[in-house]
Amino acid sequence: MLQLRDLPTPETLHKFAQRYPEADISAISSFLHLLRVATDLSSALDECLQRHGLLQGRWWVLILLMREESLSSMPSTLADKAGVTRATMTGLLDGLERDGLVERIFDAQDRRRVSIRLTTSGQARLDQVMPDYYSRLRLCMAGLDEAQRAQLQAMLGHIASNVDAFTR
Amino acid sequence: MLQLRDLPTPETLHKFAQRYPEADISAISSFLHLLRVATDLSSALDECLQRHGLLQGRWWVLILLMREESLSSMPSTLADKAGVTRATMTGLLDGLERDGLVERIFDAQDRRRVSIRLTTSGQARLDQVMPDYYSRLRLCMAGLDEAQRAQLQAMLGHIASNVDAFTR
DNA sequence: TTGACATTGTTAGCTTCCTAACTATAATGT
DNA sequence: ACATTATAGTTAGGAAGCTAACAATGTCAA
Repeated sequence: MLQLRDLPTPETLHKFAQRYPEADISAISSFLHLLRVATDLSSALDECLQRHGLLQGRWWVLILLMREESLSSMPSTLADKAGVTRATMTGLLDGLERDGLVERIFDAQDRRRVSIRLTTSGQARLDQVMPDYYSRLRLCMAGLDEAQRAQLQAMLGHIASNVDAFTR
Repeated sequence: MLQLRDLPTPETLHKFAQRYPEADISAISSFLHLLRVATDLSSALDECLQRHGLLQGRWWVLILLMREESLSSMPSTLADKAGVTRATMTGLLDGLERDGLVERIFDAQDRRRVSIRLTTSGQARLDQVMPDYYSRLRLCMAGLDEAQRAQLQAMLGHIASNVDAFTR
């Protein structure tokens, strides 16, 4: 995703809007601000995770496993839930297995299947990361009270319901 | 950045909050929704750009060049403005130059420097992409009126000013 | 029963991001 | 004047994303 260190000035937006009459200045501005804040949050999250020797993709896989009663799931399910391809998931699991945070268990019934299981070492790593992550997140969102958070989510919902307009 | 196809249910959040008392449920929820919408928007943008044979990183470089009066800039400046390292910018420029959208002009005065210039072909590509992008963006943000957009930006500002709390 | 199809996971090769190290050039201080 | 330091850009190697192709295994219908 774009990093967007340098958002357009009002002058720049105006200049672009002159050349491209399709431009809706406040729409562009809101969109870019949203992406900007999201990427800033994502970078901050990266930094937090790296202190614990994790990267976003791998960390999210651990969380998905911890959500399961059995602490295990299949690569294809994990790929769907994480929003990546199965090929990408293979790579993430390779890394996690190499670090001993996860183990592959081959299914004897259906020999195409593999079960991915969170190891005790993986659980321990999460127990180390999550309190830190949650504490930081609490501080980060402290600027908004409950009502504002609800309002933010409502507005995000309005956008989300129109995202397919972008694609179509 | 994470794709987050599968946000946690209230039950899952509750379960995690029991294990990790640092968790602030509404903070987590708002944070994840924000990331989710941003990544959805980013994917939609990807799809739009790919129809015109562009990728986000390269597209943004073209925009940064078009902002300049001279239609040119330096790799290091572009890297700063795009929020990527100079090494990454080298790679982006390699691709853009190979496609003829940009040209490298070596500085005779200071022989360390290279000037990157948007070619007429690069400008033409932008003229093809931008109206499409702006039209889609307009539709996508149509769910929010001007007041709501201003409100959204204000709330994003509140979060942005606390992002460093995440890092520190 | 066997031929066609579907599913699971992997590999291979590309892009884009990173950090660290390097080359070449310019600027500066003693 | 010359050694040090700073700057500009690149290269090398890694991670994480993609698509496309593939092997192995199951399933199902004729």
